[in-house]
Amino acid sequence: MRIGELAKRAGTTTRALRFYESQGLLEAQRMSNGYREYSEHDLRLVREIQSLQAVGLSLEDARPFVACLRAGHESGDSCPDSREVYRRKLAEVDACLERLQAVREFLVARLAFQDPCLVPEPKEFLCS
Amino acid sequence: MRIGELAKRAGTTTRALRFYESQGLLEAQRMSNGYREYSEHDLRLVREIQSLQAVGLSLEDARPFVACLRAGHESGDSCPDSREVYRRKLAEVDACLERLQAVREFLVARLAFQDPCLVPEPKEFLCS
DNA sequence: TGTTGCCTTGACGCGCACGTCAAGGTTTAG
DNA sequence: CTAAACCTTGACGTGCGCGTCAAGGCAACA
Repeated sequence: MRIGELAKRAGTTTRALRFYESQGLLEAQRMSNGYREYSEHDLRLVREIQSLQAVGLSLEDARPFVACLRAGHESGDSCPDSREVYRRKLAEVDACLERLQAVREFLVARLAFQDPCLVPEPKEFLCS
Repeated sequence: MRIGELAKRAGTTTRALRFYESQGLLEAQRMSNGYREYSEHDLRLVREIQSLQAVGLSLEDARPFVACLRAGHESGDSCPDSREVYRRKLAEVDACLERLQAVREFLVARLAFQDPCLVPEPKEFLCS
């Protein structure tokens, strides 16, 4: 199938697919006229990328999953590198949850009273 | 005091302070040689901005707080607009917490089993 | 033959909060 | 007199995942 159909079937855009290719996440055969040609397996790859993005993983994080599928595994997260990404992300999420809970309590306190005495420590606030 | 001292006392950089000014969050008197001159009140404003940033609020969100302090209130969050920002942010944080909990459970499940059947809905994933 | 709808590459734009030069002017110490 | 340490404005860079033209080639239908 060509890029437009793949985009439609995956619920994304041709621009995104070309971007994935530029990042080395997706490869395409070329037809005689230069058009990209994709297989069902490529559709599978795109869906994998999308589900990873849905849990807040970056395209960089998606690399090992794609490599795992390319290596012939039935699921992208059955390889050690992929599971390591999961573990790292889980740690990030846990840190973020903790931080957000603190922020939440701060906001609730400020909304409840007009007490300007509580000042939060300026820790890093990275929540994906 | 001049911009370097204010930056040092606030624990930030001159570039950040000039940026706040460009965004209309901070104003400065000018000395005869063109240098910016700040007061203790300006230091207070900068600290307010920093504590708001620490809970994930944007500079845009900080505007009503600064306006509130400029209007003479002792705390920046005692004005209606500021409290509205708090309420909106609290709702955002709650939504983010819910989403992160779901993500967490997804990651834990994937790490526990190699079950590729669960696929997350591609909801928006905006966590500040 | 022309129009429409697909495809190609390339390049710039966006948001956000600044960082990082560049190219100068000012003030103070030695 | 000069060097260091301040200050000024302006402009471009950063990360990330694309969106949005621009300018053109290819394929199918009227």
